[in-house]
Amino acid sequence: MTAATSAPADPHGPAARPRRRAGRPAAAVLDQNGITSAALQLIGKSGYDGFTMAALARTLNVAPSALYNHVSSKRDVLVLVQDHLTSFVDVTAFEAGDWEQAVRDWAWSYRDVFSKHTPLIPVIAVLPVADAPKTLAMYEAVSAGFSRAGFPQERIVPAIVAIESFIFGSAYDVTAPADIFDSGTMAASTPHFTAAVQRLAEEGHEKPADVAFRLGLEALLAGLGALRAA
Amino acid sequence: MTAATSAPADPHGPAARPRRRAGRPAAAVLDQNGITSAALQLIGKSGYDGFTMAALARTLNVAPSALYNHVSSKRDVLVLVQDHLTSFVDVTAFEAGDWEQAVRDWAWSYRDVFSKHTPLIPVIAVLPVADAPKTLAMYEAVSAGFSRAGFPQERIVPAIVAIESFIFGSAYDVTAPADIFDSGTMAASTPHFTAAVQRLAEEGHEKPADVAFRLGLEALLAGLGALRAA
DNA sequence: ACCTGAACACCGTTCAAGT
DNA sequence: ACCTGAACACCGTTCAAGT
Repeated sequence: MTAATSAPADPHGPAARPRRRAGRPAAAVLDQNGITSAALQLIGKSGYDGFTMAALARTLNVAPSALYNHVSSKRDVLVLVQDHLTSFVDVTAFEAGDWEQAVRDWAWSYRDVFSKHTPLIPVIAVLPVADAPKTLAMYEAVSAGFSRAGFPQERIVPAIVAIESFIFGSAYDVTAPADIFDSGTMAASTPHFTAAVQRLAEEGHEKPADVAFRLGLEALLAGLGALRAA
Repeated sequence: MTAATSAPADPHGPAARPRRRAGRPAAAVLDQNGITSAALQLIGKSGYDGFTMAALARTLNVAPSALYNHVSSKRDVLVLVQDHLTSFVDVTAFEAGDWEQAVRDWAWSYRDVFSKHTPLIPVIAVLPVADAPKTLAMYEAVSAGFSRAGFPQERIVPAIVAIESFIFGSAYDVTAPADIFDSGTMAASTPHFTAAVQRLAEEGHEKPADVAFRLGLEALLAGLGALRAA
């Protein structure tokens, strides 16, 4: 410590804007849209570790407790973020007609969006669609595409769920470290696995997560495509 | 408050065994195996919400800080639990010969084990195999089965990763609430999706998560099986 | 080396008080 | 209705002191 002034140090620059005084402001300063975009921005800058209710409040220049007038919990904020991100998933190709290519476009973009947001996956995976309007809109577009492609009605939801499950798991795989399959000192006792890892590494142009995703997705397309009547 | 004694109330019964006094005990009271099985038991009783380092220490009758002589973090405990659980995944059928049936047995048991432990999925999905010996042993058994079934070496790891990604996503799906696909007030604006959900519900014998898992797994088996040379 | 006990630096959330 | 500020009931983790 050298030459500290008597004023407490402000780690966020020369002067955080002074907060308003207590009491209801003339116009509300917060709403769900503002909270959602501030959350998305904060997550982008600080990651999910840095995403706390206190940090979110700071970027919005309010007290943490003010957030609870607009959301009921931190999980609620994550739901808003999740639904917003879903609008970036590409479902446009389902209108065009080629079912296989539509699923490809959808699945790759879906994985790419959420591979940067894996902490949301436990939230999405069990969230009632009624709580996420944009997510519901995505399902409508995808279901319509499956229906037009000739899928029997009772197989449409299971097929979508199956592909989605594959996408969620694959989104985690994107974030795996490069050495995830390094057997280390155990290599000698795992000859088949070690050999397979070795042979994959020798190919080694594309990212392993992309190779696995393409392989699984094309297998699902082939297997599920057989269900179509059209 | 009625008739409180001067002694502080003990919420855990008449008398928690008195702790030992400070200083190194004659024999160590903790080890990784004991921590792992206590953790598994605690998770079974209190769920992952109730699984805290303090609660874990209490079941082991030690101070929370004592745990850090044997593990470096809470995540470390989760890794130990994850690896232990993996030994309950059934890989025995890979020795028998029928590749399709072996993958079925493996995948269903893998999903069933971790559907009760979804908070471990973010841990498993990115954990280097070198840090989890039982998990590595599972990969060895599975790789050997794929190899014997005639898979080209460089496709074995991607195929396993793809199936595993599907399993992880499907494990979450098992925990989804029954009303997850209820469109609520939006039903009118999502006709294709709502109709598909309706038709699935009319079938309605098997659990939706099981229907989706079977459909996806069989599609993967069909699609991936085509890669075999044998 | 391996315990205890106290302390640290956080969390998310609640709630009275203010306008 | 919608803010502030203080408080609550926790967290995981560190570390000096003890044997």
